[in-house]
Amino acid sequence: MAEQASILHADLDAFYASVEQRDDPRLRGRPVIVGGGVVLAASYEAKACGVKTAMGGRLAKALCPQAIVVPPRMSAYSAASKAVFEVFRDTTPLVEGISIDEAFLDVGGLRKVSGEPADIAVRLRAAVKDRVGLAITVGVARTKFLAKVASGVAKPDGLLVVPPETELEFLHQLPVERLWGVGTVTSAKLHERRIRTVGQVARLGEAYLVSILGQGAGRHLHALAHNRDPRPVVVGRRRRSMGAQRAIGRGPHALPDLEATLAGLVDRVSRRMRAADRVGRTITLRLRFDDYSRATRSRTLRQPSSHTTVLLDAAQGLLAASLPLIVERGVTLIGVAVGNLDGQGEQLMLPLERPDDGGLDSALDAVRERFGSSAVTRATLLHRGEGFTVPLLPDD
DNA sequence: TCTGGGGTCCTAGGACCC
DNA sequence: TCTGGGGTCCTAGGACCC
Repeated sequence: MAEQASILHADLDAFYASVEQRDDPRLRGRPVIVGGGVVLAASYEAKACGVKTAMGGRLAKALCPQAIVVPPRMSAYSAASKAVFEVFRDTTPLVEGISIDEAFLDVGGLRKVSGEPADIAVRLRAAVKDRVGLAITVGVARTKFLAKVASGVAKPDGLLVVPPETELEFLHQLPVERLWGVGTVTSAKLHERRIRTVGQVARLGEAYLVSILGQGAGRHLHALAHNRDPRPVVVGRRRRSMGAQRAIGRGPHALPDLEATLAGLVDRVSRRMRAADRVGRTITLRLRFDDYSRATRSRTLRQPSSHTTVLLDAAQGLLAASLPLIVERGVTLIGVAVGNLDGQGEQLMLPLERPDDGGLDSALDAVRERFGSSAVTRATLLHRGEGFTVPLLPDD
């Protein structure tokens, strides 16, 4: 018996630009570019002129002189995103957010209550339009990956259901660039070998793909080309790093200015960490240079922290160690990221005082006391040498 | 096309341990 | 002495995503 297509990938169209058009009627039907130095988002009218995300502002304006350029309003986008995610969660509890404007929804268990996935998708689109005033595209398929491919094909303001019987036929005609994880480098490697469609990839052996792309990418691509993607929709996935960065233009930059920029970035990141009740152990300094080459320098602390002073101290050390590189190549961007959030990998083992729920609760309390409540994500129970691990939800 | 700000995951080598 | 097989953690770089 074939499994049914019951995963939805919902993706807001030209998100930032659509919010701007929603909030200012004068922008509707006209090419809109959000951003300044660089294009953060372009409306479909602007995309029609060839304007793309991440394109330099000057080029964008040259391609589309009639475009209206507006500065980004992040708080408006995040409010719109919250409202859309509310609609998602009213549809099904199984919502996995991927970014500010994208999510997977598993509606497989809802047939009796809400009907077929395709009907749910139709209602979801209408509800988002109705309650938030934004157009959203939905792809429906049996796997997450194919649902995402489907929404990509159906954009803008579309709905595409790929039934299990036709999924390979649908997939194999597409260009390889449609596959999740195929970017410029992989695409070039495949094109060199005259491989252009997903169908052509599917006819290749896994060993061959691994030999040209490496183990990770090779296996990944092989699986996707055969629509093998066992990943379930996961609710409440946690961020693994937090960072901030700033482009500072071509230098020369005086050291005190670099230090001030660094301090500002660390302050931003550590505030966000404290607001989210997270601590981290690995501080990474990111640098970009005049020639667009990049470097990262990182340091791992003994104890996780979210204190501005602790993180800044580590970041300053990394910056000092990078000065020769900075002098040699000229720095144009500084970034700070804190990873190893919540001291991932750290464990604390405690004997249970009593072998019942009460004993378990007090042991968990002791662990949370040590690491902070949000840091504890898994519990492993040992009994006579046998162990099994259970995930803990943040509010458990 | 000269490129923002936020992330994820993979690879590979070295230090270190048993 | 010359050397195995297993593992973890850290650092750095790179590809890719929105």
